[in-house]
Amino acid sequence: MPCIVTGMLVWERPEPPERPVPAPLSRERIVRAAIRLADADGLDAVSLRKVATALDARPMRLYSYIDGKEELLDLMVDAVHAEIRPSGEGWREVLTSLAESTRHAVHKHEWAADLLGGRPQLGPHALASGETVMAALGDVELDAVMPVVSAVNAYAIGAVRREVAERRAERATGMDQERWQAALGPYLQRTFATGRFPALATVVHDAAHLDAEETFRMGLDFLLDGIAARIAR
Amino acid sequence: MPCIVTGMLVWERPEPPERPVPAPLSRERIVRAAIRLADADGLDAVSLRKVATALDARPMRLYSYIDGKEELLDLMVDAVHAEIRPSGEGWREVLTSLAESTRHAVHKHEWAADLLGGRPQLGPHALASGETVMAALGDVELDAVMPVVSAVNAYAIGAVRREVAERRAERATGMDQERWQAALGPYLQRTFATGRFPALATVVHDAAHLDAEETFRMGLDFLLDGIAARIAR
DNA sequence: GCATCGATCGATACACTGTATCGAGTCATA
DNA sequence: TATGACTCGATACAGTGTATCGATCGATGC
Repeated sequence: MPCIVTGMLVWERPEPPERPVPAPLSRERIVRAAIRLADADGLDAVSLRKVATALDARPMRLYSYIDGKEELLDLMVDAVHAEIRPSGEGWREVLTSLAESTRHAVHKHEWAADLLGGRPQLGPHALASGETVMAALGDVELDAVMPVVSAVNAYAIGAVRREVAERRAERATGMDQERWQAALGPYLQRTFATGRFPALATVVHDAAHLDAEETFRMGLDFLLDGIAARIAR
Repeated sequence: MPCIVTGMLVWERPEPPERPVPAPLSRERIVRAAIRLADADGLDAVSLRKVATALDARPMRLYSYIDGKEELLDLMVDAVHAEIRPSGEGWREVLTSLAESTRHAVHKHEWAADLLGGRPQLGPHALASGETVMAALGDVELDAVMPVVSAVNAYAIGAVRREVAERRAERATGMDQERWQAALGPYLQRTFATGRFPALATVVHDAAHLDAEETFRMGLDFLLDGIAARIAR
């Protein structure tokens, strides 16, 4: 019999557009999709609608897997922690590795700079990397372990955050790193010309400019040297 | 003659509700209003609409003073930098003061933890506090100044960020600090019970728990000790 | 003194967000 | 087979940042 709506017989009617069978979902799939979006276009590009669309689903479907956007962000952060895998022998090597692998992970996922440290990290991967570090600090006096690890973490997160901030600013102005630092932006030029920040101007103009990695490493060494002094005692 | 609409004479008609003459606006007024909102209800409570309403204005009016929400946030951060006023004699005192006044400012404006370090700080107040610090490091070798100050800033920002994160978590769970730390949350209890994180569990259970201020100070001392070693050379 | 033009300002409207609500549809049971 | 409970996710809502462009107002020319 002809279709009620079109009056056409089955054979004349085109098949419906091939709707892929509702993709099976999982927390992991959702988080992966969100991370893809964030890696490509930044955290602002992560909306429940876009994530759902990427998975060929409707937004509310996600709520069976997560309890809201905040939880999705938590899961994303823990996924980054999975890439932070400190290793090495002895406290100094492990702490160095902790800081540098944090740095690498955040370089790979710049958006993580806006989330790391923003709320307590209690996900399985975060705990796992914590466990690795703690285990490697077995020969350090127990009461000193937490403050030491906290300090290294605080430094790493703060330092990486500034690195990312600068990187974004450079990208926004379209300048590469050297031109940016050399020109300091016309704004800084003018500001320093006012003479209100002489010491700052001197440092910026006359001091050697280390690259991001050297700066990071240097600060980390300061911190570890200070820790070494206490631990040795 | 009677009013066309109501048919009432002037004397019968009530005066229009006393609309205060459109409040004069300024960047400062706008930023102050935004900060009041953020202090009271967090960064999420800062919307151009709410800020405008607080100033008895309509949202688009703000666009004559700022170029978008991002700029408003930048101004808010610089306002916080106005409260970071390092002081003291000699490099160590000044750097200590820098870190601790950063900490105090962020405690007063918790939302600042989410913004500080998130983009280059080039506002007048940020530069001013930078100038103070640089000036006080006059006797430090020029090439070492930037790395040293960067490291202290990175540490302070990262450390304060975690402090705020914990404070928020405690507030969210309604627990006071001691109960939170003692109970560790039922979740951590259960997680540690699995035995997958023995070293972590040991540290959390058996190590002494310093309060936030002690922890902050201790990490800062590690860093400054390490710096002292390099500078002295 | 009046009409016209130009620029300025901010109300309206749009596209998008996270998520509460609740009706449709499904399954197990009587 | 009828009925009920339950689950799922489409719809709808309240809110966001901001582009657009019509109303308004001052200055200018006659």
